[in-house]
Amino acid sequence: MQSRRVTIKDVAREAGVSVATASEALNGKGRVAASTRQNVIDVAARVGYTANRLAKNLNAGRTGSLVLAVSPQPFTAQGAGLQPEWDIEYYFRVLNGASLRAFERGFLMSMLPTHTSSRGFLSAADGLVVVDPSDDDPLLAEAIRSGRPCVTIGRNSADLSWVDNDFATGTTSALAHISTNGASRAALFLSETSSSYVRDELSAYLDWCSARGIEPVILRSPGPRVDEAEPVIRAALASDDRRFDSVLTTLDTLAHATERAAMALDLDVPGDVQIVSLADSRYLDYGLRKSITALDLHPVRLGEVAVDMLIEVLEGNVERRREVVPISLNVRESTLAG
Amino acid sequence: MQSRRVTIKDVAREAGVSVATASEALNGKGRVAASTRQNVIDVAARVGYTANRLAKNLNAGRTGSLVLAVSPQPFTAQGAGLQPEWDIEYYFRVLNGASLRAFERGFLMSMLPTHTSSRGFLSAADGLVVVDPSDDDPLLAEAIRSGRPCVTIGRNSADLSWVDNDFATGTTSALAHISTNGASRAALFLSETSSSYVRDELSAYLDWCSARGIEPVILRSPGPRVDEAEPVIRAALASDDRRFDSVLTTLDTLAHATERAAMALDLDVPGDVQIVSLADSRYLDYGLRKSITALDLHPVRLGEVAVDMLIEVLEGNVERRREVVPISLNVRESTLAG
DNA sequence: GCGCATTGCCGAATCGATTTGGCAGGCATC
DNA sequence: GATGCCTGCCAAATCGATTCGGCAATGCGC
Repeated sequence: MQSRRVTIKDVAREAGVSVATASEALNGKGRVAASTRQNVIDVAARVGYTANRLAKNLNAGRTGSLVLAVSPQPFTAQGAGLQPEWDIEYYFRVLNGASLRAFERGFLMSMLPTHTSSRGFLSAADGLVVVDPSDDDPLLAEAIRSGRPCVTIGRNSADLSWVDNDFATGTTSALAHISTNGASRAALFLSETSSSYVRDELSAYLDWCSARGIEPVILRSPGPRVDEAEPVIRAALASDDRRFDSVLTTLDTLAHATERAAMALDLDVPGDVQIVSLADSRYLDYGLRKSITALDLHPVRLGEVAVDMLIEVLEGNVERRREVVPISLNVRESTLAG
Repeated sequence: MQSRRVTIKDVAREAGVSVATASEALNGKGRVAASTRQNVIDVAARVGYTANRLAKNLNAGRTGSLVLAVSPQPFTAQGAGLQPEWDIEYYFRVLNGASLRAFERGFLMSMLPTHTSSRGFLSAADGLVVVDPSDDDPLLAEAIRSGRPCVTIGRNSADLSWVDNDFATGTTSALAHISTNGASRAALFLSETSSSYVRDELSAYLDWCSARGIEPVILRSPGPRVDEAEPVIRAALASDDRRFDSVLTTLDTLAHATERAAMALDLDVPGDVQIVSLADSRYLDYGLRKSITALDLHPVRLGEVAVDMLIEVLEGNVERRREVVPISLNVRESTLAG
């Protein structure tokens, strides 16, 4: 028994003006006497009017919806839904930031998987935010082909607007931090190198090593999961001529695997090996024995900035934009001397 | 330089019929000759026509958007965005299931925080899914007051459509499982008791105990976080007259805390104490020393069912519906004898 | 007091679909 | 052969906003 929605017609009738004038008064456009405008605004407030998003957008030729998609394949279609297997927390926080900001700016943000059939997908939204874009993302390709506005979080080879962290500085600051605690030779533990952030971290790491004449140690897990990573790091830690005293990991799961391996080998953290994750997550706060130092990528902020950027692009204010979100280091027990 | 969107006018012109006939042919309504209909459909496919959601919904008097909100306060507004502190993975999976199903059925699903200013919020969507509804959720109250369709995942005191797990059976099966492994006296470790799932688990636990003449042991954490929970469970485990040989926890974080405490006390899991989490999460798979047995609540499925239900409600097919999603038990090392 | 510009307001078109009512024409009925 | 009933199709109204063009009324300069 809900009463019919209040439309602009009701406001116009109540205020004794035409629909056109009511619209102009409410939007601050056109030529309307100040007194009339104020009256319309008062009436609108009194009757509880809110503009219908649909009609507004229909007129403006857009949908008022944005879409966020995650490019990497943690999102495998399994059963009926998505089954994200890692980085859940990071993506969730990005989504939270993006959703709220979109809403504040009059858009609704939905999350959909990259592998959704592209057709209906793209026509349902005005723009697209892709997180950790891979070069062969089909959805992203389709979006570019059809000229639909697109912003990525992280970079790929396409010439798009993006927002990203400064992973070079972040990685360097992590290395500097552990070196003040006596760790002079860090290893880098990674899984894949197709994402821009991993490549950035890798090159920052290599630069650091070469500037100091240290031989880099790159450890590579066959996959992002803890069970895939643990044997690798365990073997490396157990090696007779271990040539590193600390480990930087590109994923929180790899840090987790590292701590597990250290525990299994009865190595002390941070005494025998220091650990830094180059991406933070809730669990690192509670580690196994020790909490783990990590880079805070400020994912909420990444989502917000991406949405701001996307809206600017689709409003035609700018052609392309790039923005860097700073990183901070959450120092925890895994790198605390003493 | 993107070409103008293909509208139904284009299809009609190309097929040599009126817009009305084109619409009827495509929607299978009205009286249209089979040959004409087929021709229209073919033309639409050829020119790549997809109906504009906006116009469709404007006409139907709805928005085509649904909203998912999480009622508990892991979502504290901190800085500019949401900062979920626990259950992230569960909520994310629910959202995934809900988003995809909504999209398949012609809706877009957005996630917004409960504390968003209700006004614009509610008018932006046709219906609402609230996860773990609290009784005093302001958004939910507003939705009910304004008669907007609403489905909850978990139950509260309001008389709404809901989907929920069968926590009674789940809890009982967990208790049965550990008892076959020799654990005869389980403690229940919980944080708050305002959510329906906790109350269900609690009463199932009490039933189990009383049926067997066991004195129940309820342990209560001051909060959901690991650091809040650990001292409590540690004290209980260290107690001289410990009266339990296993622990059921209502949250994954509490299970985590339990394993940490056991490790700190040098207790063997599952030898000295078995652990079961009544909600699964990725990290339980990798535990600390041992992986932790947990109930799989099938959150993706919960999201899907909630959306199906919501759409049925708002299409007026049903007044109210309730559905139960079964639970399964993921057995892991923390309860494996031997 | 005559033009001209400006101000304030409104009618009507528009966005892209759906839906209603009705117009022809064909066919069966009596 | 007039009547009535389908069938197939379409013109026009509708949803709720925005926006353009134009019409009066007013103000201003000379």
